[in-house]
Amino acid sequence: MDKKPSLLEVAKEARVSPATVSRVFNDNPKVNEEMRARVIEAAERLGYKTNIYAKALIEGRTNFIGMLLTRFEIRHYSSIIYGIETVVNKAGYRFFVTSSRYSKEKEEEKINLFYDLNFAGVIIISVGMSDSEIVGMADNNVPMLVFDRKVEGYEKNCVYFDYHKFQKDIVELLIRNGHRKILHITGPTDLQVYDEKLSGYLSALDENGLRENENVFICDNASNEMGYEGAKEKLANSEFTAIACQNDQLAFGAMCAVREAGLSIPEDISVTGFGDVPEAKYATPSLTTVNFDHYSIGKYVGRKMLSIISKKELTEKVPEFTIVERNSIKDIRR
Amino acid sequence: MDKKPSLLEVAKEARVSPATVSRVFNDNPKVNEEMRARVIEAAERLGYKTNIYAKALIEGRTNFIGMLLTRFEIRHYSSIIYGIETVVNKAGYRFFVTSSRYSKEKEEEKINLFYDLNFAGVIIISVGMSDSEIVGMADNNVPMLVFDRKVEGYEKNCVYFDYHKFQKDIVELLIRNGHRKILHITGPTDLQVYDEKLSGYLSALDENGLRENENVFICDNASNEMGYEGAKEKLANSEFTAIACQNDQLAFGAMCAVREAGLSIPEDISVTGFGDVPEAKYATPSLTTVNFDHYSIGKYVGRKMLSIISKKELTEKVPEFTIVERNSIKDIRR
DNA sequence: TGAATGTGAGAAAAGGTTTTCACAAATGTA
DNA sequence: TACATTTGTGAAAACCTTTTCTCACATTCA
Repeated sequence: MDKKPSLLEVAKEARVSPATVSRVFNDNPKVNEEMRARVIEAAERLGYKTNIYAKALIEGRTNFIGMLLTRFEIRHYSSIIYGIETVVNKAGYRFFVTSSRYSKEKEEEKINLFYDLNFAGVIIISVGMSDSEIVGMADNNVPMLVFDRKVEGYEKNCVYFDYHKFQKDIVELLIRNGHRKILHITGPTDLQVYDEKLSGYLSALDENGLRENENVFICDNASNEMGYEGAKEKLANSEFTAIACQNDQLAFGAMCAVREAGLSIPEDISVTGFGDVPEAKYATPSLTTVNFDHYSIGKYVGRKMLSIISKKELTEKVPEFTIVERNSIKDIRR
Repeated sequence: MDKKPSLLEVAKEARVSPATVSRVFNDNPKVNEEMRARVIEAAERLGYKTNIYAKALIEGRTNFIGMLLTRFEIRHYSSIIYGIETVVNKAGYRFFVTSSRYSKEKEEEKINLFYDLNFAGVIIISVGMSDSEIVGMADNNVPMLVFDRKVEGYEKNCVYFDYHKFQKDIVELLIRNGHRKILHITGPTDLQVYDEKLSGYLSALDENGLRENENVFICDNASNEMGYEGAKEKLANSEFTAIACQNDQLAFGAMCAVREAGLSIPEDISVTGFGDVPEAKYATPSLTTVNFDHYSIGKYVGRKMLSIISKKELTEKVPEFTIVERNSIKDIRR
């Protein structure tokens, strides 16, 4: 391929100064119609495209927004990403995604890369760094938004959810259905997300006088496997009529273990999940769980990022969750 | 924050020429130890980091490798991405991911963005562009690798799989288990991936004298929903003892419909999937499906990308799939 | 001793854009 | 007509790095 034409060559072709060409491409109003047309025509003829690096170099900033995930395979991220991308694209930004795979070093490395690249904004999901480390990293030219976590002293730049409330709500739904002995299967509680859900479960017990029935299995990770293992172990060593799982994967694993034990769902054991993955509706029985509209959340995050970049307050609130009642729970009051 | 220090300032601080500083940071051997130490010390003191844009501008290339996906939520992409990233990071490249959401325009737009950014290499998954359009786009300075598709006239830069063979294998497994009437639920057959699997199914029938039993449901998309709809409709209008689905999601949907019809799996109907998503093992019954090692495939794709960039042939073959036999199929010969 | 070779370092150009400043032309005001 | 204002344009500096070209000096070899 031939070398790409530069702005200078376009200027020569159109017999105007480089400054004028630059103005044309930056929608500077101070250039008259005839000139503008001549420049555009010349640029088209040459196949000119502005060199992003030269522009970034001189401007000291870009129109890139970057997002750091933990892992790509986390289902709901994808709709969130789509929501974010939709919003920021409309505002003229380009959107890139990368992942840390839960490594603190990768997190720092990737964020620094975004900084080095003068990104216009960065959205991060961090599980490796402490609150103070995040605040430390944030002290920079690049606006940062922390997703799915409330960072102490950095709340204005965080988008987070009231997991406590929603886990509590769904456990209370079980309680209203007559369940007194409820097993709770939680993800690794050193992560805020899971710890909040656990406290939601405990609040629900407390407020209904069931604290003595507390029964919790803590998993190393929130996977199908661990849900299976947890339920299996608890079935052997304790009694309960319902299992409240902190996500749908755990619930699927648990359901598998319940059946293996010769019990049926929901007749013998009720099960709830959290997240409403697509399979939840098609599981047997279909799973009662907490749904959130990931796409809307994504759009919200996008708007929040833009508001941080433009330093304008965003008054809008985070979208709420809803409980989806399906067939995995049974009312056991007679 | 303060302005970032430039190479020039480091040069001044270390009392050497900018050229020397540049040489130090580019591991040019022609600089003696004493100077090198002085430069490094000065750079550290100032917190210098080389400006990626200035470097990209002058070098006309970058150490970025980009990947274009259709959608992030496609499960197995994530392990593939991880594999690719592992390999290319080790080779000194940075890795970015973006998505097209099946839009042809987005595909072209994103690829062009990678081009504009002088990426060192681009990996694409395309469903929107025709073979010739892909070949057309490829004519450029940026090496391109097409994943999961065989593009006519561009085979050397493609990584693709023999889906025909694997779909055929698993259907033949059903046949060996005595099944004569097998429903095939396929994704949209205008996509190569699904069309190949369909032809695999048909070959299996042909070679076993079962062509007259052909029974195919074509879905608009390969989702849980469509699997459910397809199975439901076919259950009402045709007879079969097994369902071979083109992916696990379709299989889960189909299983749901089978149960709703009052039939059990695998006693009345055997079901197979394709892909082996994590849930496959924990479904009830566990799903017989085709497994591929996504991480290995990712690493292979990474190596392939590097080989294209360095213009060295890669002799290694694509990793193969394996059939995982679980409990969703039954041998119905007596 | 003189030439050839090698080594380390600086000067300066190049890469493509944006932006400030100055200036000229056109328009408006008195 | 003289002056002030507005509008459109170009020249040139700036952004930060890499790389080519020189040059000075030291070493080796005949």
